[in-house]
Amino acid sequence: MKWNDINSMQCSVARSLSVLGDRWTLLIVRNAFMGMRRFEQFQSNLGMTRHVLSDRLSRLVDANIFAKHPYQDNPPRHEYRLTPKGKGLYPVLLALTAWGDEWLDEGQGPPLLYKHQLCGSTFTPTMACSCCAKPVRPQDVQPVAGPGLTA
Amino acid sequence: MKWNDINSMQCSVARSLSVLGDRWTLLIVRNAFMGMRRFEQFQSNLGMTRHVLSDRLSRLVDANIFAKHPYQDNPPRHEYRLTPKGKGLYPVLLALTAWGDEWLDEGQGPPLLYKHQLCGSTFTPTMACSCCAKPVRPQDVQPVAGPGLTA
DNA sequence: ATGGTGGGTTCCAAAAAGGAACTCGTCAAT
DNA sequence: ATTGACGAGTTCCTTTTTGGAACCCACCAT
Repeated sequence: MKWNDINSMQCSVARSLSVLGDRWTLLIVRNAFMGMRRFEQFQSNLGMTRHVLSDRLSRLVDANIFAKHPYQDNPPRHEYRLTPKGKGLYPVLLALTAWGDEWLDEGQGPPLLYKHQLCGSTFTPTMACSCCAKPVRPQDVQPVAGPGLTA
Repeated sequence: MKWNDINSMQCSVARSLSVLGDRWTLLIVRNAFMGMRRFEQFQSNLGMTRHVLSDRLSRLVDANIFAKHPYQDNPPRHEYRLTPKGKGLYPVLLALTAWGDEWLDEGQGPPLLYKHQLCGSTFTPTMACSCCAKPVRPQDVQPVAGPGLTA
């Protein structure tokens, strides 16, 4: 199987990874959540080659995760802003952050803490059930066929 | 910057992606959550080359996400099981699933629904604050320096 | 005219992925 | 005794993707 065939799998994880599953894409999105919008900012902060950055940004625009907003006409210049679909990736980044904080801190503790301004405390993001609000554990989840399942 | 330098960044997202951020790794982990344990199962289900699978599995063992459990001595055979660190990736997969279900269903609805056996309803996993249990939105989160920050 | 800025593109070398075949013990069937 | 299958890889070779550096182009300020 080639990578380009992954998005045809009947699995939302596979489909999501067909868009996000390369080395740089989610880092670009993370930087966008931190307020970055322009090519040069991404490039100098991430240190990736201009070549690959250019490719990833156009894929993200094609995927409707970023939208290009012109801010100047001559020469034409624009910035990349997250769309609602892009903003929907926030939980993915929170989950990655929480896992890295817990398992990859090398005994130093997390590099950043996160304060929830609604309640004032530093928090750990937790996956909760949208119905009963309890944390979701693997053993409590039972998959059932959904409307998009054809095979 | 080369990819191998990413894990030295002071950012848990970058560190997590230095382990997980390639095309196949999270798909392998997803299959492990669905009960797969053996080389041939992963290979035939994912259709990836044996070569790359072999490489990814050994990286995942090195990263302590999988552990090898022998199930036979002659010839030596073993299976790959998620460690607690690996099981800690469940929220990441839930977040990717939820995003794919919402944004990549191509009008068909999600391929699978998930039933939470504690409350009996099909649910959407939601990132909640560990303190006040409200959903976490980007605009409510304020990062503050943590113990692992040195620069 | 010189240098800087912003957002790229081009070229080439190095690394990674894809594909198919091959290995190595062991068991089971012919 | 030979053949074939199983399971977990490894080897070899080709194609694709990255990394790195240089170059381009329209404008602006000195």
